[in-house]
Amino acid sequence: MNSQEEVIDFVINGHKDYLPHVSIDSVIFGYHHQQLKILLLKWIGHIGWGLPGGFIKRREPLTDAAYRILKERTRLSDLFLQQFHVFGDSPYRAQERSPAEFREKYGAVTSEDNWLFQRTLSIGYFALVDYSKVDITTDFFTNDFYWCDVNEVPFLLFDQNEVVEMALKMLRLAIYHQPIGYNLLPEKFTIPEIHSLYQTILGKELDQRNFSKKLLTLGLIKKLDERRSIGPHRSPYLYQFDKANYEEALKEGIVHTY
Amino acid sequence: MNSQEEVIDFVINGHKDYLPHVSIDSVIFGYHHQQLKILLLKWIGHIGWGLPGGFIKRREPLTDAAYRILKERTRLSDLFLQQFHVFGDSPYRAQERSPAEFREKYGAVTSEDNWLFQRTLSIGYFALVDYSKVDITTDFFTNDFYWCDVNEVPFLLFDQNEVVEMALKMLRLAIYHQPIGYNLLPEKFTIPEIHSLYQTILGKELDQRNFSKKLLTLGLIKKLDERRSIGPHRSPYLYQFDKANYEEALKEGIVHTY
DNA sequence: TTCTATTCTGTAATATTTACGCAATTATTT
DNA sequence: AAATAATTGCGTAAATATTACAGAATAGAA
Repeated sequence: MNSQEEVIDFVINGHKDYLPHVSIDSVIFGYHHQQLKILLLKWIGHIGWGLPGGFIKRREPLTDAAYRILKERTRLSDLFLQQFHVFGDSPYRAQERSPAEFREKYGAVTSEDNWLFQRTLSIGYFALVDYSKVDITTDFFTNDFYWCDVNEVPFLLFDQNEVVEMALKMLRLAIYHQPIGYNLLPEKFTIPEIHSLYQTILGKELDQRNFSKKLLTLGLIKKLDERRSIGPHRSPYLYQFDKANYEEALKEGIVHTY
Repeated sequence: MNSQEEVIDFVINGHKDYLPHVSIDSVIFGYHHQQLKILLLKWIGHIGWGLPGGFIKRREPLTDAAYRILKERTRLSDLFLQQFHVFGDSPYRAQERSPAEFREKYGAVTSEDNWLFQRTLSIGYFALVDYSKVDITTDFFTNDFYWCDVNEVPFLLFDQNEVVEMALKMLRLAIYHQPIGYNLLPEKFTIPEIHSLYQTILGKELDQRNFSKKLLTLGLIKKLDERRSIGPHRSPYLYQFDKANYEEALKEGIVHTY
């Protein structure tokens, strides 16, 4: 959605293509420099930042919509995506939008009952992506983005701070049940890297020896014969996820501590 | 909703009061005679059974709607209620309804674009209720109900078999993270009762000695000085949930096996 | 009193988790 | 070539948690 015509058409006629009253918000997690980050977008004309999101096409399965929205934004299709909650306890989310605002920002003439001003429930998805492979697309609505440390999330539009908080909580729950990492790390990684990833996600220290023992015992990762050169230090071995066991664990679930 | 006038008004004008395109489906679990049951309703005119559910009022918080729908149906307000998934991958749920059907069943004259024929996402909630305290209300749409063993769920309307399956899966997941039982059992209960409840929910045998040891160690239940008389057998002691520890565990989560 | 069905209780073996420190490695600096 | 600084890699013992398992006690009915 890049030209003004397209935007105006979306505002005026979008309800013909998309379901009103329901939207998708995505919390996209990436990992970089030992930090867990989420992708935030600058919505044109708004002071604050917000989550990437979008609407569901009228004949589009929900899951497809979630993947589409993510792909439009990140160009990634290989990622971990999971629905985690529907937000709808604040019935007035739409009150932050108005015809005046739309005229000003987009030059779109709308009436009070335009579909975008109506109450909208938001279905929250969280995604795990390989930060280095992401290629963010901005558009007419969103003219800027940044990767924000999860510990330093600014005030967000609507009730999206709650969405982020819940996403993090659900990610931390998920990490006890399913293997996490495949979509956040490069193909090959070192123990210190994955160790640090888990510590970052859980927000607490994990004994490195016990941690690697655990992953190896579970069969989730396997040691390669290569090492990485990391400057004036001992060269760490590289590891890889064990595809078969990883998939199995994803399906079956695991119960463990780290 | 009991008179035909009310129903017709709902069909024709419901979209003014309720959000279209979104509904709530509740899987209400009860426990009786060592069986885990769910509440099914007979929808008037349909051959099959379906889940209780309803729509969200335009200015009603989502959570409130879920509680309201449950209360209208069961008259209970003290229960465990948890959102677990949004179903929307089958965009054609509404195709099972038509103007002809509505004219026939309810005497309501509708057009193809009536709000009830449009695609509707369904937000799944599961509830845990004390079977003995429930007082089911039927209405014009639903003229019968029954408590159905979770292992013998018949073919349900729309994609609701999937909803039930997922609810059960999420309940089984929940039982590892939060104390469950307070809303399924009477105030005072015996070890064999709660033991059997857990076995039933998890669908597997649990060593009774280890099980009670676990609950006691976690501090979730406490032994009372009373016993229950159960016929020609040794009288079991009664237990109660430890309110404080139970709430704590609900909030903090627990990780354990049984 | 006996019978039957059910509750109640403890311990030993096994498995898992936790705690913990030092030698090896690497490139850079001296 | 040796010293340095920062980092990785590795093993074991103690503590804790889980599992497996059986027989005595009880209550009412016969």
